[in-house]
Amino acid sequence: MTRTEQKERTRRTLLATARRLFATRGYAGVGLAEIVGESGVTKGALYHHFEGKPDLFRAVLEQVQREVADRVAAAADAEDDPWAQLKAGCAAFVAAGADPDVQRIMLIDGPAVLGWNEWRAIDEATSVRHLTEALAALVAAGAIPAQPVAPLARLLSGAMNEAALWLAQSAPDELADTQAALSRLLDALRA
Amino acid sequence: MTRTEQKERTRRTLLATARRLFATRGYAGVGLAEIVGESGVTKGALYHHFEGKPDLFRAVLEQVQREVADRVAAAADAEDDPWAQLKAGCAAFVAAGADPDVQRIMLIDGPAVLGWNEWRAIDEATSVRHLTEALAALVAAGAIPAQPVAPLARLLSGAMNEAALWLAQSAPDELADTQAALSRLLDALRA
DNA sequence: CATTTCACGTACCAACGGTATGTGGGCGTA
DNA sequence: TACGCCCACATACCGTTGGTACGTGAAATG
Repeated sequence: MTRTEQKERTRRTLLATARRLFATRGYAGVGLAEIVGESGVTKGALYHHFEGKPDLFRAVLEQVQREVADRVAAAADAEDDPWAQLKAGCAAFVAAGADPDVQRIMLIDGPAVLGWNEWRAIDEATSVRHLTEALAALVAAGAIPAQPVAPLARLLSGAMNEAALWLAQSAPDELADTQAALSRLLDALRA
Repeated sequence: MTRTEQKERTRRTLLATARRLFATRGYAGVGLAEIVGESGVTKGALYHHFEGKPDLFRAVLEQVQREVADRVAAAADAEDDPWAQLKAGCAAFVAAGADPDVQRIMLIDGPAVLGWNEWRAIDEATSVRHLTEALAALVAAGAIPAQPVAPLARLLSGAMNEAALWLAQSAPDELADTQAALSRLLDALRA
């Protein structure tokens, strides 16, 4: 095996192990010893690939964020009507939040570990970006009243983050209620 | 000084010091040594009053939550119309979020340190409770369509949490934009 | 084949949260 | 008021943690 192959393989193993452990027991609940142990390497390898524990978490978070953003974009692209794209994207985001990886890493630990500013920057560069674009398209089409879309996108993002966390630990009927409430909230935006 | 007086005084000092340090540098960024040092006591005192670092944080969080809930309730009680009460309470909540103590302790570190479930339980027992009651009153009065208020309250709570965090680090014109967006969102709920 | 490079292992450290135990002064009791 | 108990702390200590300095051996390079 060539050296670059081995390097990439080690890095992916560390990322996968860290993601699994962070998702199940949280950032503070898992130590580097366990991560490197289950990865079959030592701390020397970890600190060769990442600057430290927060940097490792950042790499994991960016991976999760990209996956969520891809699912949102795919759901939106499957629709033609801008309004249908918005609703499909929002539904896809809330559905993606059902994944425990997303819950713990992206919604719970993310802001606390990296700070809200850095977390928001990553968030806006990935999943929230699609939301902002969808809202801008609706404003341009006159489907919703003219208004700054950035603050509205943040409000809706916050609401959907809460919805995802709420849905993960609630009964199925509450799931339907929450989806209905979100749907009503979006419909209420219409001009 | 009597013994019960001294005990209460020590506890309040620890709470105040921990709150100040947690708010400025975050839960993980401050050690117990610094908390007890600036409080003029030792770790023995801290572990006599609290079960550990998470328990100390929980006491601080509950204090912050009570203060926010009181401000929300006061703002709502100053109005007569149920709809005005909702809007005043929401505005008071977002304004309370401008406090860095609230930001870091209640919105950032709270869910990560105590877990989302426990954080949500405290949240619903204090500030969100008023929101739920206000929404229920509006449904009863027919001001907004009949629907389960619990999920709607969580959605709005999430939106306002994001709004508070967003407002803390944005330009003044964005502040107005965000408040306007929140106001529009609430108005859109009307029947 | 000699040399360099580098991906990673090894050994170690300071700081942290937590615990077991000591102690001194308020406080009830005679 | 003298005794003795109780408890609000202080003291000393421990295991674990994230982080670092340095060693090493195999792949890459000429």
